Amino acid sequence: MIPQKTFSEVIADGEGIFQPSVSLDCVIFGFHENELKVLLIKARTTDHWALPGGFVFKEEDLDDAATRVLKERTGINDIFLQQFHVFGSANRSDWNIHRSNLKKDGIEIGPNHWLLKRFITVGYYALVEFAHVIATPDSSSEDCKWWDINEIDELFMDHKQILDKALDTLRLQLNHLPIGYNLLPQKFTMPELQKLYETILNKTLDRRNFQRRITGFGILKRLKETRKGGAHRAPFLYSFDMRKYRKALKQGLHGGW
Amino acid sequence: MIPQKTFSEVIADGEGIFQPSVSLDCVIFGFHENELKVLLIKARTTDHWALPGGFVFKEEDLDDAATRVLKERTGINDIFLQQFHVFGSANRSDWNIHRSNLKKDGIEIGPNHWLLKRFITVGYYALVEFAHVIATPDSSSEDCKWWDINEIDELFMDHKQILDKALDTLRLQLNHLPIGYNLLPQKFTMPELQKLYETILNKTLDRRNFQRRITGFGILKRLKETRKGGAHRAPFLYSFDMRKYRKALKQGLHGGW
DNA sequence: CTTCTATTGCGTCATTATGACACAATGCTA
DNA sequence: TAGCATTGTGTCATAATGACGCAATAGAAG
Repeated sequence: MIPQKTFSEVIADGEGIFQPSVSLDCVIFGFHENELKVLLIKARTTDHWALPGGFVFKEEDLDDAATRVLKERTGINDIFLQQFHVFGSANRSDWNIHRSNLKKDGIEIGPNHWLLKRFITVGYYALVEFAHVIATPDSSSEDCKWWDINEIDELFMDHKQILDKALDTLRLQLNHLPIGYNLLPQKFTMPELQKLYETILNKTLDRRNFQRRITGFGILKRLKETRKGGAHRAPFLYSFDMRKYRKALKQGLHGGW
Repeated sequence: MIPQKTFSEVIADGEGIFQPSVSLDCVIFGFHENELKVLLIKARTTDHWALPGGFVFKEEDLDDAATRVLKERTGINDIFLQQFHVFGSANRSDWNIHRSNLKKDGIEIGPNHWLLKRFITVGYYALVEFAHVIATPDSSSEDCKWWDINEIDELFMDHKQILDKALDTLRLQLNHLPIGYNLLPQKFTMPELQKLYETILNKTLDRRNFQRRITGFGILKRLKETRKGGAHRAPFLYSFDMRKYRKALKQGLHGGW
């Protein structure tokens, strides 16, 4: 994999190359087999899984850093990526645990090492097409894989809290923004789109009312093909009308006042 | 006012007492004479007005730091305060201007001074009752006062951009959350509440439909008094039903899906 | 003290959006 | 070829919304 040396170098030089005090963590959502998934990494230095994260280079925009982290873990560039909250409790990290864990990994750091300092982390969430992702561990991690949302109990530090907040935000966004382009393949069926919504919201929706509403937004194009092979009546395939989809992304969906 | 000494001390010791790299700025909204106002400060070191802001003490929660800044500028404790965005462009500040300006103020700092470093700032917005605010400049400022939203063209650094984003957020929140408790006096009339909404949204609303909708939320209590002296028919006074108001704050207003 | 006027309280009506549900069409399976 | 689960399409009652009418009222004008 990525040579250990790089990792050590980063650990040693971090203070010189990263913006101090600030980190970012990404909640990367994917949709597969009717389940909402999140990409997690397993650092060698802890027993818990964690959100993919990173630090900000001294001359790098915060948003660019998030894009970089995402690209590194998934290989994907052009995706939906949005910051949603900053987590800034003074006691959110217990880096001394991290220190002893690093020791297990053969890396010793002093008590004033930059990694042990307090970090304020910016939460980003991303929507990606599951099949396009090449899950890639970072240099400090031994694994990187998808987890079902419902199978995640405990994560590293406050990452579970960050994940929950991301999910709340996603559910809210579902009311304003068209969601789906970044989570589904190019062509998809109405039941698939509905299942996506149901999975995110964690509740069932009426099939016919869902279709009426979602088509009412005018962001879908029904293709002339159907998805055959499904043991029953073949549903039509749809794709997003990107002109109207983007317009809806900018203007929002219903208005309100 | 606050002694210059404190300011110099902070300038000198900042690196030791503040979390590096991180700052926060508050967009404090108030409503007065049918206008939406924002509290701004005028630092001695620049010609531009700026959002009240500050840094985070090393052992202080980020949210607590925002509350503290707000308390310091307004004297108010218990208010609506929420982070809305992080501004993290690498080039968002040109602190060299700041340096030469500090010089004018009689304070010299070296080229590697902590104030000249790059800061990532967390934007908070607050809703406060205009009449309760005691606008208080901080130690680096010569003035602190309310500005009409529409009279603000240019601000210090990227603060105008931050203000605009706060306003966007407030307009969005208007669709989910009950707004008003923190911006209006205890008792208010329906036209006053409507004017608040119209001012925030920057559009007119139908008087009768507005009343139907807002009362439909069930967060208002109509009192038995009317506001006399207004040259025409006296409107009823209302106040918020705090039990239902808080419930609406937690659950949101419409739902959507 | 009466009249005038702008504003408020309360209502109607047509249109649209929503929730609940019925039924026929279709593609695989037996 | 019949059975069956699923999809396409539609109906109906109800709720929410937008546009607007009219009488009540408190101060101002005379």
